[in-house]
Amino acid sequence: MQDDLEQGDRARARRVRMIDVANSLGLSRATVSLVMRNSPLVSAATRSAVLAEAERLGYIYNQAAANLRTQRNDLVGLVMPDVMNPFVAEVSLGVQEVLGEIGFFVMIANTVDRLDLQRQILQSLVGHRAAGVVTIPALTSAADHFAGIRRSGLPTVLLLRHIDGVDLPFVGTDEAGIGRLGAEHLIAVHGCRRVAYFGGDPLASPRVGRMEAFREAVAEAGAGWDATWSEPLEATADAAHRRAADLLAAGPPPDGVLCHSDNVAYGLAKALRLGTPDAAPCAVLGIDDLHQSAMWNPSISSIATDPVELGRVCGRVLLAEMGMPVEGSRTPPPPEIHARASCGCR
Amino acid sequence: MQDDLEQGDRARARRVRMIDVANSLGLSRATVSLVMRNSPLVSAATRSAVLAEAERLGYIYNQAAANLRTQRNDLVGLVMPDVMNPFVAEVSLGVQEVLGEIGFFVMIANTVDRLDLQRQILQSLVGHRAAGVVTIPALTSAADHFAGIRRSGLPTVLLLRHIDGVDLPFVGTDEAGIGRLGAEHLIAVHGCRRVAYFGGDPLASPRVGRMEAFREAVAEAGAGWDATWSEPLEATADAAHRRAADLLAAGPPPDGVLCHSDNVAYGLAKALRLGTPDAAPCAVLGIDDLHQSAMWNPSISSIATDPVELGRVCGRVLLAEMGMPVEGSRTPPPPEIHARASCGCR
DNA sequence: CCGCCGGTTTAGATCGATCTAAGGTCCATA
DNA sequence: TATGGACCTTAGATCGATCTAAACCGGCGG
Repeated sequence: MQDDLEQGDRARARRVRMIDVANSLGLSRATVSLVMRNSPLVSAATRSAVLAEAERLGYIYNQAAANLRTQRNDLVGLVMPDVMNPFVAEVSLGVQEVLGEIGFFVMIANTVDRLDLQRQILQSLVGHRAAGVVTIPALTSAADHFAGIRRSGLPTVLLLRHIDGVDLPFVGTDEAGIGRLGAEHLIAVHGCRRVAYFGGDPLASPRVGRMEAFREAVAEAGAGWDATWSEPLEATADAAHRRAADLLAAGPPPDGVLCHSDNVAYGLAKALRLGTPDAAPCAVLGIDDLHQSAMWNPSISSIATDPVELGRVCGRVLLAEMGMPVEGSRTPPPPEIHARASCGCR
Repeated sequence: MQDDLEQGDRARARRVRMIDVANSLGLSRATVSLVMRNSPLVSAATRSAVLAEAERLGYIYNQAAANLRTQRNDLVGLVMPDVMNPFVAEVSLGVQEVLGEIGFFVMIANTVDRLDLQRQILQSLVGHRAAGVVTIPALTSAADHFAGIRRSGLPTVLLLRHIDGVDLPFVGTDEAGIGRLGAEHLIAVHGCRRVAYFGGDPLASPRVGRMEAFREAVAEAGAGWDATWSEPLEATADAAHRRAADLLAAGPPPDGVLCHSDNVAYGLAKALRLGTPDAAPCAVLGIDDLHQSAMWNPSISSIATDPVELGRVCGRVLLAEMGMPVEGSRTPPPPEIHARASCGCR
């Protein structure tokens, strides 16, 4: 509508409240309130009269005021470092599915992996008395960044990135399983003799778990480990591309690589000129199985944990944390390998 | 709405309010309130005493209660059909940048392109008395789906998808410009003789504007139009891949194609076996310039509108709608072409 | 000694809803 | 004619903050 400095006044004067509906019918606020909440305590005649009058006056139920009174809130916050990451976006679908179904209102806040924004957003959610929070902590988060939220009592679930010393429920993928699956595929199926774990921020907790299990399985199978190619690295296609190009200039690559993510695999595949006749022989595996990986040239093999189901699990854990009855699994789904062309399976 | 949950006990007993801080110091609520809002009306001594006591008692300011009293709210909702679309995700960054800076709290809600969810979410935001909304309408939206939000007076900006008959501010990319740019590049630069506009949902308003301008420019330049390849189509890589494969089986492709999005271009490139020796000669152009397009094999040429800046513009338009002072441009940035290998530029 | 002044502080109403405990009808039963 | 109960409705307190208008206080000029 129109806007002015007077907008406040106008709105205040014009805004229709419960009491207006009540007065206009000669009823009390309480009765109108009961109607708005579908209580069985009010007669059918009154109910329809109230609904009609509310509609006529343009009354809009004020959920915020109700929340204040009931000490209850339907807002659940998803606090994520990177909304653009499709894996993360799919996880949010699962959370929304589980929580939305029973009346919660799920919204996503983007920290852009910045600590200051993360702090501000969590603070806001506490201040708004949100019902709960699911968060993938920013990379540089430490335990004391969650002391505040712990103290506030706001039900919170940590997702994907584990932080030592934080006493909050954690939901993540089976990193060790991913590492073992990768090692097995590269060595047992493709007979690789020298492998590496490529990319991933050194601070990212998934990297640690995966790489450790991967390396162990590689050693057990008697294959070689390329430490140079396994140095940590920002997990973007671009960074991976540049690093791989540099390393290739210095010498031949390992013959099998497990990449920290599909995005990293894209960069590596480009640097290796995979899919062209002059490509070096190297089996490439990604992690996440983004939709686009099947379309890539060559199609990218990838290890996937069903992200939507992971989100559902997360939602259920949060429900439990809020003290509500929960049905369905609370264990993350196991990783699976989707073998395509980049490792030589097709 | 929700059913009763019984979390009251613990929280009610433990919760610290403003009055607790006040009592504990022998002050009034009003004074504590002034301190919490950094008012200059309180003495320095009182201020620090209050802050210390608040900290000691673990007091947490209740933003929701304050919002009720002041009839003001800091929550701005971004209502989007597809959080997973990287273009959309980047737009959200721009909105957040402009609004976050002046104290608004931006959160994203995902409609998954479903009308019922969109209705429910918008309803929720109105009910929560949000400060404003930026929304990309669901594909099947009609004017009357926005009648409610219009009547409520909630400041709203429509993004990217235009809907006839809705009297709300709209921010979108220059679709006609994109179409002309594509035509010019394919025909003037690459000498294409027969072109098409590939993919895009028939209901998507951007498709209409782009294709119309594209087709017009193509006709003006004297090139041919391939109507079969220009049929509408769901805008995913997968759907594009299947459709292109079908059409290729029936006959040769046009020699120049403007794709509805980069995702569509990925599918088409795969079907054409672009980047391999046996590829049909066809210049492919995407739209959006996703980060991954430069990594693709071959790298995908794309027409881009800076999504972050588009988001900023959107934020500014919303501010104006809310009656706040605004600085900076309120016109979307012009599209640019990023020429790479898929059209033959490299 | 009084009135006034600027700097602080406060009591009480208010935002828009819910909740509790009590109050009215109406009718069947004692 | 009471009495009790089922059914519906309501007054007033309450949630946790802000706002308005008034009060307090030490000092200063008249």
